Amino acid sequence: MGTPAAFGPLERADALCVRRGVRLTPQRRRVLAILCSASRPLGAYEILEAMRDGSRPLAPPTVYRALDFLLEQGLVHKLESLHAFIGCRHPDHPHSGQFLICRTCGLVTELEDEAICESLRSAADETGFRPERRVVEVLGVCACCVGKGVEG
Amino acid sequence: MGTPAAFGPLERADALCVRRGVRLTPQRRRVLAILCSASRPLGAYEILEAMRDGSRPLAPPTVYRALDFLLEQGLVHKLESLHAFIGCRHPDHPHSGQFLICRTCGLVTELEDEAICESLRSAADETGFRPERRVVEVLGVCACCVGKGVEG
DNA sequence: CTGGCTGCTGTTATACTGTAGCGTTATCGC
DNA sequence: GCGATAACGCTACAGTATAACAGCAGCCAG
Repeated sequence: MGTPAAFGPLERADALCVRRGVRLTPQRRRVLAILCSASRPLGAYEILEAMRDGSRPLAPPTVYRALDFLLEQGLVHKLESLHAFIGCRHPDHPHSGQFLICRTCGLVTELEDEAICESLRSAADETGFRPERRVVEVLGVCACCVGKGVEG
Repeated sequence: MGTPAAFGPLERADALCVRRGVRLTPQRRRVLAILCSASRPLGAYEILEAMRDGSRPLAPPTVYRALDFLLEQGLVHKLESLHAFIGCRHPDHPHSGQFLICRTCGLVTELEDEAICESLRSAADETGFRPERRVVEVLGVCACCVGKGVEG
């Protein structure tokens, strides 16, 4: 006892990587921590900036390599339409999520909607296409901003 | 008579722009022609290269501005996951298409699948999200390449 | 223990993608 | 014509991403 009943995303990532026999090194964990604690998607150079603790002037490849690892492990997602990255909400099973992206407040909602998955799968099947990665990003205005009339 | 029964994408774009009261200028038409005659998506700088007929060394904003216009008019699509552009197959009605992108041969198939549209719409509705633009890109291996065993 | 292998990190330099801003030219309505 | 607006040309630069190579730590077979 003493350990909390609910683990945070970092602890779950630790466990996941141990199970898979891959190494969540301090650099990689740091990038994941930054993404998980952010309230919105971050660009690679924003992450880079956030990693400068005091003196270290890190170079882009450092963060891109960490991101490559985290993407492979499904711990973060890349939002292609924003050139930005976001921590995954349910990394326990591998998936390409679907995203609702508010252009007003920057809020991103990750979905894992079975109807969307199924419709994509069946469309691909019809042409014999073998899907490997799915990019589904819906840009618009979230309910909150619509309510406030902020949508422009 | 004398006019062919089937018009090409350029002629259809001409008619569309006239109907809408917008100008498909020579530069814009040229970019559209390059995209329509390409067998795969082209990056902005590839288009730029293709536009150098003999002497003219064009600058990036020229092609980006033309692309902005063509995107607005729904005459071309942007493939976010490739940073590349492709001519639209059925520009007569505005839409965000869905794309099957083969990582082996570069073939891109544009779909307009009602089931996909509907599942996206209903997922957005559930959260009150108001969609404006949909990015749907499935990366994988096309039937042809799967058949050839090229998929790696 | 040692040497080689592997994987991770650091660093420099550079490639690729996209835009701001400004002056000039063409087009259109009057 | 003439003024307003849209389109274009150009320079410069911002933002995103990767190639290539060097150093280092850990592991493990011999």
